[in-house]
Formats: sequence, structure tokens, C-alpha cells
Amino acid sequence: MGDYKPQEIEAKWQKRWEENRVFETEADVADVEEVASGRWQAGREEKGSQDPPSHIEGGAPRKKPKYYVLEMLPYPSGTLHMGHMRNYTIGDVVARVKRMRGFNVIHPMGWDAFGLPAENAAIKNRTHPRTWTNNNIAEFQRVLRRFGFSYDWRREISTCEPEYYRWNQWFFLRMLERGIAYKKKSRVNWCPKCCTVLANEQVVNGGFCWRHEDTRVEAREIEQWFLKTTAYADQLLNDLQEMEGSWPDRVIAMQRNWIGKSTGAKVWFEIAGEEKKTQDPGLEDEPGAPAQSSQRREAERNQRIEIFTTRIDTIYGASAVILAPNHPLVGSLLAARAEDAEAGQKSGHYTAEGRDKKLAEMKVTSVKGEDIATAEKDGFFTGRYAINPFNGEKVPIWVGNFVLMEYGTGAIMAVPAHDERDNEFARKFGLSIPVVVVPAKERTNAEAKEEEHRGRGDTGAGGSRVGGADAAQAGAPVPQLFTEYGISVNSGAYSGLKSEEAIERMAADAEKGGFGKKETIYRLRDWGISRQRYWGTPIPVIYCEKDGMVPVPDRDLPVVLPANPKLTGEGQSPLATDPEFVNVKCPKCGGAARRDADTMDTFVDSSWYFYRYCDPHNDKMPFDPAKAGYWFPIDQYIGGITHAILHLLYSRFWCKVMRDLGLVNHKEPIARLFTQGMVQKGGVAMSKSRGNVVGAEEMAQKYGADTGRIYTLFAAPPEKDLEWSEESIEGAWRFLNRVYRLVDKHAGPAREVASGPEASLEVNEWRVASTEKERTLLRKAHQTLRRVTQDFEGRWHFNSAIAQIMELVNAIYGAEPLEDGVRPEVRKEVLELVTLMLAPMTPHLAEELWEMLGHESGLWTVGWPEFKAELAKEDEVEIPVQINGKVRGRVTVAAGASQEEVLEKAKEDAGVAMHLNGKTVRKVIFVKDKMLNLVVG
RNA sequence: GCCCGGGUGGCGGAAUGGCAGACGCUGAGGACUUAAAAUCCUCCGGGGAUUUUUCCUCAUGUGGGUUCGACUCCCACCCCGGGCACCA
Repeated sequence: MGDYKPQEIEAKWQKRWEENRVFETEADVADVEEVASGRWQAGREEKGSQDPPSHIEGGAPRKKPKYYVLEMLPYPSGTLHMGHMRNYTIGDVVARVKRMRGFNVIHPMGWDAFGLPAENAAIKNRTHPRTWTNNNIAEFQRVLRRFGFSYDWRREISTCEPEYYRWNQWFFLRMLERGIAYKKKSRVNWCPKCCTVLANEQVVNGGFCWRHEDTRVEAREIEQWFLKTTAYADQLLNDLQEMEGSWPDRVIAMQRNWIGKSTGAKVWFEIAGEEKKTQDPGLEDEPGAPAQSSQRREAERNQRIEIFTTRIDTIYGASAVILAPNHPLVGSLLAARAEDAEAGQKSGHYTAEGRDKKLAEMKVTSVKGEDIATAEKDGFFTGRYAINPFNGEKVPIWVGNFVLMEYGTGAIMAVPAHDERDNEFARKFGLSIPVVVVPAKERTNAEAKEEEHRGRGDTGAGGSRVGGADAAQAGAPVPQLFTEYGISVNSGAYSGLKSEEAIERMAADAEKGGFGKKETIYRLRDWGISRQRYWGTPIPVIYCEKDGMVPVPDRDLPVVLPANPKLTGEGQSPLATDPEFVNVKCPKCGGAARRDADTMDTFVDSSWYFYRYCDPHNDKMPFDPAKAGYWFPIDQYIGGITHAILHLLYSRFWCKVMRDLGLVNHKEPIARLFTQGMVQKGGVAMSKSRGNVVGAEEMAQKYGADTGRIYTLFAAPPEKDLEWSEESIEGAWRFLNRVYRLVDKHAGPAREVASGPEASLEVNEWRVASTEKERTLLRKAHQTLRRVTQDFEGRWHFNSAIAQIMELVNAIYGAEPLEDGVRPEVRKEVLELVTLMLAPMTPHLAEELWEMLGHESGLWTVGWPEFKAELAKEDEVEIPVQINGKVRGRVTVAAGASQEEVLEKAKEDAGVAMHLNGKTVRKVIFVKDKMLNLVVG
């Protein structure tokens, strides 16, 4: 009759779904009350006497288990392409399957609407970031609706609205109260031409500004707001255990790596020569030394160099202490003594000027890790010495470009024999390389002694290990680099101990002696959230000359962005140039004061947005804890691997903070995480900048949304990358047409009869009354249902689910003409199964077919079909017969036949008999209904 | 360097210890048609034997191992992709 016209069908059903509010969902009343009464105290005063909110009526579903499925919210820019659509399709299939299986499903969508691109576009096009953003949102929404995703649009949020970001501010104030938010100077990427801070991504070509490619980015110290993620480092690390098995391994691994816990010890090295000076400070000042010199000495006197090491057991092998170029002690160490520089010069390496130049170079290097990682090791001797507290030896103090101020204490002890980097450094600059650990295995007693000797020899007769190359000159054999655990040698009282023991004892002794202690440090740093931008959440803080930093009182929230900013992309924060915004009265004293002109990192917005979906219009709190308690944790979160670290880590952090605030009672917000693969074209991910996108709308116009959906599901398993293929799209399109024509052809007679749940026919009635052809079809249909159900449940093998359905459709075509031997009831049953199985993936087509089959109420009103094992059961099975593991014949037997029956039949088989000829059967392996293997010899 | 993935026909991919290559794409042939499109049917890993039916053999990155039986489990290695990286 008709043709498959996806554009008409899709519009028709989208309208019906909306009219019938099919995807609107509410928290279950009973459960919400249970949660509220049982576990929640904070902020619940009003609730006690109140009736449930009007939208939770008595008719709401009761005791359906909840299911929260969520796709990462998009940043609304550019064009929606099939890469986006794949993500949303996967989520939509899950949502629809769960709905059909009787879950109370929440499936929301919103917009990550703040961010730099809006601001840049606004500068370029002379529009307002809000205009640009809202236009994009409208466009995105239109296309998402066009694909028929089952979102509850009433819950839509946009993070750039004051109704949303006021809660960012509210959270910030709570964190400020608890000391989680604090301000400190920190090193940033600074572009001297833009006069602003750059994000790491804006530093290009190994240290240049993205807008001024001839301008080198500098490291600068400026005051910024931080959130103390490090306070939760241990929790963030330990709770990862809970996610094992339900988050991808690599995401867990990446987060572990990022947090980077390492246990070791801090050790304090005194600066040599200080004691003498403290006795007689006045006399020590060199003529011509700067006036503040003695002052500096004063400060330096009690200063020791604090180093961090995970291998305190190698401390007897330390041949230098190396400081980061921007270590606070570097300046005073160098300035203190001009002649020390000469000492360095004498050692043959540097002039004072060369040294200063070098230091300046090292300091200016961008903060960005890449540059440092690839740079060659460099450094210089400061001319000063430190005392190794374990053996009292003097070791030279160096400055090295590979020592990071940001990690540990910004200073290390260099143990060249047992650390790769130190080894490289020592070889380059001729530091000695004493061996203090030897491999445990090959070590006999005699060898150990010898090793001990050699070690001593190498160390020299207690001589100072200046930056000279005496070790190398002495022609001493260069010891091998050995970085593993072993046995300590040449380590005083600790010689002979296993590394593990030595670490324990030496750390304990350092603590006793007051020159060190055990310490755990993390790679994770606090989260800097200040951005010198306009399009973000204003930081709700005011600076008053009299009262200092004053938080904006809750009642004054939100601090709203000024409507008409001056955006130039250069200079300081745009907000700072707006007097109406900046000038404000101090909330404490009423005097003149200034607002903080920075805005928050947009990762703040996305760290808790999924809670807001539970209660999107609450104007008293970020969300009602009872509602969040009902919906959380997120049962299934779906998004790209690109957010494996930052977004997910910040979200986890936020959850833990909210837990401490009493807003939630779970440890982790996301129970299961799925990271889908990218859609590629020409081997690279689709992106507007590469110009290789297949537009979502274009797709929908050409083939319809359902074809686009099923193609992305069929072409590859969801976790793998998918290479776009126009030919394969045609295949998906053909398949849907094939299904449509099949149903269309048989719909007439099918409409005349009842079937499925309406027919309430018992399994046995079907079987008794069935023809062979009917039984075969029903069997295939229910076998398919079993496998498709499995593929939807645990494994998400949508591609093989679709393949199964294709097979079933092929089988039905193969049984044509169905009029011959297949009653309309059976035809209807089989076609309904096809329709219902397709429903989560091609929802519009499925609704249309469902209607064609004679159903007046929408497909959304029915559940997932019931699998009937009786119908799926095979009557006969073909069993391969193997001789010594090779298939030599096949026998057909009744399902469930015994070993004896199968064996007897097998022996009759010509091929089998031939291979058995003249041999004895030694062993028989029989797997019922599967195979028979005869071991002969 | 360390940590994760992954290697199966011309291509995307099935098969989680039991007939390797389901399903789809491409390609070839055929039917329908005045013709084309659409649709439908058949064939499609390599080598060999049999010249019709079919049979043998090799084959899931490489080499070992476990097992009656291995794409699947174990060990070693090679290659590809991704992440992290002077992290002390």
C-alpha cells in the first residue's frame, strides 16, 4: 500500500508523545516520603506539614523502581552532528528499554551554556554571548526533538541562567564557610599582549599565545580562588574501588593516575655554614653586599631545605640537593654570597651572569607540562651546601629545571645510582654516583662485602662532592643504574636491610631525630576556579577596605552578570571594567567596596547539574534532598572518554562536599559509567573545524531520524569508534523499508484478529494448533526475543541485537507466502515481536507499525514482550560429530537426546564411520544439544 | 618509560571453552522491466582434490602452553590506537 515516509511518521509521533506527555516523569510519592522522613533533616522544616507538591499526584506510579539515565550535557555550539547523535541514541535506547521494562525512568537534557566560545563569538560578531548561546540552544533543541529522544523537557536546564548559577554561588559560599574555597597566589599562563590569563589549551606551539602566535606565554603569580579538592584526595581515590566493574577500567585508571598518591618521607637538610653566621651575623656581611643582606640571612638561618622522597633508603647515596628554579630559597641562596658564584665558576661550569640568565630562562618557561617534559636536563650549582642529616655529609645544592615546584616540596635529593633522572643529571654535570642499593637475588655475602668496598671507594674519602668531575676523572667504574628495591649497602647502620625495611626504619629514625617524617603526597592539586572572563558565574565575594573580604550574603544572591559588558578579549576581567557591577556597598559596614570581578570555571556548572534535574525549578535550594535522594545515584551515565578525568572527578568531589553539607547521603553520584566511541570520518573524529561532519539534521532530512539512529547502533558496538559509511547507511535504510513493507502487507488481515496480550492465548494452544511453518516462525521469533533481551540488558550489544532482528525478518520473508499455512494470529504475533523489539531503537517506525497492526493506544502503553521458552524450544537439533576434535559428520536428533542415542546415530553416519574404521574409541565427550566428540586412537 | 584498549574475509563486525566468519556493506550472476531505479533470488576467506553431489586441508598478529576441544583461558613476543609522563 503505502511507502515508508519517515519524515511524516516521525513528526506525527513526536507530536503524539508530546500531547500525551509520555516522557514526563515524577519521583514516586511514597519513596520520596520515605526518603524524606527517614534520612533527611537538613533544610526540610517546611516540608513536614506540607502536602506533596501538586505535580506528584495520587495517580503517579507507585513502587516502580527508579532508573536515572543521563547523557553528558552538551556545550551548545556549532552544529549537531552524528557524533553527538550516537551518544544520545545510546542513552535513549537504554531509557526506552527501561521504561518498557517497568522502571520509573528519568531522562533529562540541558545545556552547558557558559564558556569562552560564546564570548569569543560575541566579540567577533558584535553580539551578546547570551544571544549567541540562546540561539544555539534553540537550534540544538530543535534537532534533538527532531530525533525523537525521550527527554522530559520540563526538566531542561541552562547553566547560564541566574536561576541556575545562583546555586553555584550558593555552593561557593558554603565552601567558603568551610574553608574548602580559599584564595591564594598561583602560577598561571600569562599572555603579556592579551594581559590576561590563558587556559592550558590556549597555550599553543609549545608555549605561545593562541591569539598572538609570536608572543611567548609567561608564568605569573596572581591571586586566584581555589577549591580544596586535595582535602578529598583520599576519599576520591579510595571510593574508586566502588566503581570497579561498573566504570570502564581505563577511566578508573586515569583517575587514580591523576590523583597520584605516593607515600614516602620528607627530610630536612640544613644549609651548611649557617651556624657560623648566626653566631656572629654582623661581621659576616661582605663589603658591598645589599643592605637587606643581613635581614635575608636572618630569614635563611632557620631555613632548611625540605625534600620529599619515596626512597629514603637511598639517602646515603645522595650526591646533591636540587631545587626547583622557582623555589623560594633560590633567591636568598644566590644573593647571599657573591663568592659562591665564583666557586661555581671555578668548578668550570658557569659564570655568575650565565647562571642568572639560566635561572631566568628556567623560571619563564611556561607552566605547561609538555614543555618541561621534553626539555633537556639543565641546572647549575648554587655554590652552597646542605648537610645530609643521616651521615652529616656536605652535598652541593643545585638548581635543576626538572624539579617541579608544584609537586612535593619543590626540592629533591639526587641519588644518581638509583634514580633515572638523577642519573642523567649527574652524568651531565659530573656528580658522583655512589651505590647504596644492590639487587637482592645475585647477592652472596662475599659479593655484598665487595660491593660495600666499591661503594666506599666511589664516595671518596669524605671529600666534598663539588660540581667537579672528580669521580669521572678518577676513572672509577660508572655504577649501573638500579632503581628497584634490593638490599642496602654502604648505608651505615642500615646496610644489609631490605629496601622495604630500610624505608620504614629510616623514616622512623628521621622522625625521632627531628629531621624528617613520613608523608603521603598527591599529584592532585586544588582546583583553581577563577577565570578572567565575562561569560561565567560571578564569584560572590566583595572586598571592602575596612572589612576585607566579605562574602555576599545569601539573601543577595544571585550576583547577576551585568547585561551589557564591554568585551574586547584583552586586558583584565571584563567585569572589572564595569563600574556599576564592581562598585558596591560593603554588606558589613555599608561603605564603598568592590566586587570580585572574576567568574567561575565552567566545570563548576557541570559538577552538580544532574542534581538540579531532580528539582529544576526550586528557588529555595539547589534541589530538594528528598527528590535527589529518590533519583540518585545516576544509574547510567553516558558520555565521551574526553571527560574521563576533569568533569567526572570534579563531579565526584562536589558530591562529597554536598554530603558533608547534608544535602545527599551517597558517596558517589554515578553508579555506572559508559564511554561511547567517537564517530569518525576519514579516520578522524567528526568536528566542525575539520569540516568532516555529517549533520544530524541533514541525516534526518535524507533518511529520517530512525535510519540515523539504527545505523549508528548497528555499525559498531557502542564503545568502539565508528567510521561513517554512506553505503552502510543505505543498508540501514533498506532494512527499515523492508520491515515497513512486510508489516504493511500483512496489516490488513492482522487487524481483524486479536493477538498477543489481547488474545490471551496460552502457549500450548499455539503449539497444538500450529502448522510446521507456524511453529518455525514462532520459534525463531522467540529465540530472537531471548537474545535481543539479553543484548539490551547487560551487554549493550545493540549491533548484534539488530542483526538478530534482521535474521528474523529474513526468516519471515523466507516463509512467504505467509497466507499459505500461517494464520493471521500467528502473523500478527510475529510482526508484533519485530515491532516491539525495534521500538527502543526506531521508536517512530515502531509506533507506526504498532498502529498499522490495529492498536489504538500507543506503543508506549505496552511493556517489553514476554519471552515464552516453550515456543523458543527446538524440536530437533543438528549435532556436529567430531573425531579427535574435527567435525566429520552431523546427526539430527530430537532436542534433549541422550549420549547413547546420539552416539548410535553418529555411528551410522558415513563420514563418521569412515574415520572410526579400525580404531577404538577411547573417550566420548558429549554436550547435550551441542556436540559429540569421539577421541579415537 | 608506565597504565589501559585492540589485532578475525575486500570492508564494518558476529561468535566469552563446543560447527570461525552470524548480520550488514561492497562485488559477481540471475529474475522482474521497453529501459533504468526500486525490489526479489543465488554466490562471495585461501589452497587442493573431485570436474555434476561433495571431500580434504590451511586460516582469528607471532611463538609456546592448558584442554577431548582455544578467536575465547595462561605465558612470552610483535604491531596498532589511546591516556599519563622529568611526579622525586
